[in-house]
Amino acid sequence: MSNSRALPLLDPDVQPCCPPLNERPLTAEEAVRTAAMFKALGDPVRLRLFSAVASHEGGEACVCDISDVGVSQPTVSHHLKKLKDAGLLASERRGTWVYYRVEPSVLAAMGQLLTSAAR
Amino acid sequence: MSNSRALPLLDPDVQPCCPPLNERPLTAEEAVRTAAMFKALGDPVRLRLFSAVASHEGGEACVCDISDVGVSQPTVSHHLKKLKDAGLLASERRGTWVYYRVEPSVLAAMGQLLTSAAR
DNA sequence: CATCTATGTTGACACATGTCGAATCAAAGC
DNA sequence: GCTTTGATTCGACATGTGTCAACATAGATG
Repeated sequence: MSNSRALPLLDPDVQPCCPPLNERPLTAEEAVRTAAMFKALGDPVRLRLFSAVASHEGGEACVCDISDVGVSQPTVSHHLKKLKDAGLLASERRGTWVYYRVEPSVLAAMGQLLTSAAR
Repeated sequence: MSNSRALPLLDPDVQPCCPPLNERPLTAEEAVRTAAMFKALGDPVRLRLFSAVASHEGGEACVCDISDVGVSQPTVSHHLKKLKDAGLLASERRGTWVYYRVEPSVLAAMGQLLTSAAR
């Protein structure tokens, strides 16, 4: 059991929402908080929108750039709001367009939950 | 583009279901596959059950050890089946009890999706 | 074989969720 | 002001999902 924590890609100061999934059983409260984040990525359309934002240059994109996912524009807006409520995206209006960008710290925390459990 | 893959904790030979979320926009098909895994962990009860299995000694546990999550026994069985269908858990009957264990490769793949996107 | 215990399956129900069309808001340009 | 374009909100609907009680199944034990 190598306990060497050598993950160069992960920030060491991500807020520790919850312990790694294999450290101890999650409490009910921890599970509610953590499941909400996984749930936000648990829809194909939302995952595509999120990936489109994350892969866009600068880590941000306006809605007009990513709304080509096969659903109507209100539905796109609905999903973006859910991702925003889950803390995975942040939005900002600049003139005519609204830009969404990823929230890196939360994403890193989710990654740690899984990568620590995958050893 | 730095293509340096330096993640010591992660198996290099995990089946590459999908690219990291920030590499390029996911296709519809990739999003469906990936979202299914996130969705499986998007329920508090399932997340607690999964964490209970993952944190149990040996990475496996019988249902009787983890079914104390505040819902009825059929509901526990229902959620375990969903985790199994999503490929996150595997089950095996040994005598009276049924043991569940985590599927490490799939978990690592999910972790890579996020940690690569978190840089 | 009968019975007990541990799990899984089925059917039903309330509730959440994804989706769209229509209406609304916000900024820019005429 | 009025219109146009981009984006969100609202109202409604169909579908999906979590939950439980009841029943079914598998294995162990008498």
